[in-house]
Amino acid sequence: MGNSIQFLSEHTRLIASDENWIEGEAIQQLTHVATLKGMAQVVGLPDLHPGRGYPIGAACFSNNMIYPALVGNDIGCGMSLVRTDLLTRKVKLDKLENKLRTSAFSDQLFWSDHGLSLLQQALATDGLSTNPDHSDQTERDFIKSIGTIGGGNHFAEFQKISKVVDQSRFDALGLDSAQLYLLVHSGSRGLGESILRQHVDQFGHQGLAADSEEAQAYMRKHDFALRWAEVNRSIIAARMLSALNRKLVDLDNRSSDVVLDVNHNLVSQGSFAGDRGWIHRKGATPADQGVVMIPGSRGSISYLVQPKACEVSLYSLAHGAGRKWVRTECEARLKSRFTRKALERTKLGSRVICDDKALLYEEAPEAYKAVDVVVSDLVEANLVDVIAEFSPVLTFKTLSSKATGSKSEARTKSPGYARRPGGGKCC
DNA sequence: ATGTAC
Repeated sequence: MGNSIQFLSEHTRLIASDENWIEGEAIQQLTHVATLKGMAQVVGLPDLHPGRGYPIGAACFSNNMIYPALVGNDIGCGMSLVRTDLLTRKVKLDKLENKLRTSAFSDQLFWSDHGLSLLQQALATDGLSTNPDHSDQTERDFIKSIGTIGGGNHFAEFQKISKVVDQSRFDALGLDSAQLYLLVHSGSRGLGESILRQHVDQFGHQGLAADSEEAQAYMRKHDFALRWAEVNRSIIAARMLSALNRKLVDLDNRSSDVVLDVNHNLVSQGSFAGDRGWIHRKGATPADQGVVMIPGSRGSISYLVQPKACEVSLYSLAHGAGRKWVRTECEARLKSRFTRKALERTKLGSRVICDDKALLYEEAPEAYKAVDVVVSDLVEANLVDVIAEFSPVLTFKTLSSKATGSKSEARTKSPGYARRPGGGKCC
């Protein structure tokens, strides 16, 4: 066991070395969570930072209570890494940026409709309700936003491989260091928000007995939001690639192109010290679902790691670098140093597409902690092995509404299939 | 992190 595991109490741990600065408010939130009724174990991960009342970068194990507020509004938020058939050495940044600015994220209705059919397939596989007309009103209301990235820390980022650390694992995953990859970070958008709000309106922040009807009703919506978020990331990847005229993501057989797709905001059944219970993860990546990506800010590398499932961390890992500055302070702190144009480039030579000025500042690399410290803390705690490092090429956040076109335009244009070259397997 | 209201 490494020395980056700090015991705050018998039931509360923080996985962070002395080099990793963690905000006091986040620790307070963490220790508060440990006092909730039925809470048995609480772990802060190396990217721990304060959230709205509850910590981000934390995993919490309860024996028989479910706390929707611990999962937060973005149920099913996660990371998906897909391979592309683009060669890194052939990428022309100007051309890549132009293509994405011109044609990414138009045709929303076409793509959300495609997402709906994917969602129905996924639900059928799970044995869940497959007909949206017979499901919850909330679920129907948000179908139209499927395939949208959203705001905050969400992104779709093209990445190149900058270093292979574990060649045999790298090869076993079928990875190719000459190829370009796409990392998608998004969640369940307004759907998850609505599910949490319904719960909070009815029950406040108190938890639900796991065996109650109310908990089961929440879990049904929660599970739906997980599938929705997974499909959302697939559609985001598909439309990014479609904008580049590539037949890349095999949507009907995700396994062939999807290297990983792992949610980090969720509650699921698990066990600790032989007891069954519920692991709540908020900005905490599961360590028992294969390889995962731990991204830094848009100006730093991301780490592909092999988790070592470990009870001391509640089978969980950091989900990223973690914020250093609150959003509201970023523009004031950075505007004298960086113009908007300057923020559209990074030290690693990558581009940023973000037409939202406030968001451009809020997500500046300076606003985030160093991801290498986060990852080295995980390595030191014997929780991961690093497989490879990925470097950003272009980070896509959001286009102005002018660039994406009006709703009527999206309705009349028929995209996708017609525009795609050579048929092929891409949807 | 979100959709909506201002």
